[in-house]
Amino acid sequence: MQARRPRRERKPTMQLTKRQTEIYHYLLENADHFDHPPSHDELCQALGLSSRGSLHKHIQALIEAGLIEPMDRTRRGIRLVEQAEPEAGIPFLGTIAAGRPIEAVTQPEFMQVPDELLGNQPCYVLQVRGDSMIDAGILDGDYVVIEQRDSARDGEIVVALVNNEEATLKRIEQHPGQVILHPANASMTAMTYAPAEVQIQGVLRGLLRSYQ
Amino acid sequence: MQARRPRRERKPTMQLTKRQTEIYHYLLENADHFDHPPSHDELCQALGLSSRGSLHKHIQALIEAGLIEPMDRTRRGIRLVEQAEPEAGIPFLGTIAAGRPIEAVTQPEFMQVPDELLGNQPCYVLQVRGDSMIDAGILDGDYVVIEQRDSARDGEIVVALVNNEEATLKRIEQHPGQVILHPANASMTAMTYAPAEVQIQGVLRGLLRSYQ
DNA sequence: AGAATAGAGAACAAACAGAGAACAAGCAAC
DNA sequence: GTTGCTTGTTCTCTGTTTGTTCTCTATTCT
Repeated sequence: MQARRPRRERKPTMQLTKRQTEIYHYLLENADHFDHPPSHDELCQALGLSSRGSLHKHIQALIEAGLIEPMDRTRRGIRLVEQAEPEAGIPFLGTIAAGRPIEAVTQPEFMQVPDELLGNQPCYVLQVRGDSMIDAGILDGDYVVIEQRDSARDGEIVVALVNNEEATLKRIEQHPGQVILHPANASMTAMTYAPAEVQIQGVLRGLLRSYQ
Repeated sequence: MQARRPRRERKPTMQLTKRQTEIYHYLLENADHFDHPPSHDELCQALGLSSRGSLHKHIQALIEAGLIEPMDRTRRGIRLVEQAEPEAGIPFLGTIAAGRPIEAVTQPEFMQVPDELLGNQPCYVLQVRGDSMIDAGILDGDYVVIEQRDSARDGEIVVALVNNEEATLKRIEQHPGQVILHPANASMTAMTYAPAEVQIQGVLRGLLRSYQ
């Protein structure tokens, strides 16, 4: 048995009444206590109601607010289930190409990433465009797992925002008064900047590649 | 060395009813108590049912949900076997180093791998030792996701067992009468074998690297 | 007063759960 | 072989559970 992660509260698309939010919070907090989706009767008992019909109105409101989902359309003994959090994994934010801003995807997707590739800080995924890090084994099309941080140690590979416009993936070397960003490509040269010009957005923690 | 069957669907396509989850949990918890897969009658007795027909419907639902699987083809005294798939992810089997057999870990761990890196066949994970594929961006210490197959197309990177003793990760090129295994390292040379000498154990589908 | 909210309770159809019978195939013993 | 027994499967039938819909009542707020 694996521990479930706590359910996150979602914003309703409509205004909820007091009792509805009460019930919603109850569902959030007790989601783990039900290994099978609770029936209306069970919920009534847990909530101190004696009429399924009363509960049903609230459930219906929560469904319309997009907070819970009824069992699949074929209502075979319909119970209800809270909206499975679509946020399994960490967000895939877009592509990073040397010399251009990060190109964000409109709809952030989520990728399931092994724990071994995650850091302590929040992480996100970018897809690499270009060959600037090819000598470090980072190829065009690879996915990189970035741990969100604003500082790095020398030698780490970072996502750096240069002059607030260019985002690149480079190995960093920091000295008093200057920051050097090293590509890993024999045909490219390192660039030196003033510390104020370079903003670290994250540090490389993992890499994923698909050969499909 | 065999990998578990692929997780065809991450979530059971059908939601289970209350009784079905009850039975499924019973099977999970009492799997050890049956040296032979239990018959329907035995299960009925254990579950307090008096009709095989009733049980059969539940069993069928669990099979369709992919949680258990019936005994193989010839159903002589068909019993059922649970799939033992509480483990998420795919197995990490050991390390592969050019010129040596795969060094298996004693206790196979499981790694959570994004679906994008999985193939249709069962997959497993190996850790790469050595630099033989460094020019293809596969570094020492990387984890490779291997799809279990016994044949490959030219140009694919495969886990090949040579003369039943050496396992290597190489790019394959097949001709009538000879098989060439190409390393991706300028300081190494390709090797040519007779087809009978080379046994393909899987094809590279994904790569994971940790910078921790 | 009127509207919104909250609950109780009755009634209904569909889904669910179980019992039991019947059948075909596998297995064991003779 | 044949005869029993077991086992999985399919079927019908019955009772229960459950989501849904409905009406009616009570409370609160503007």
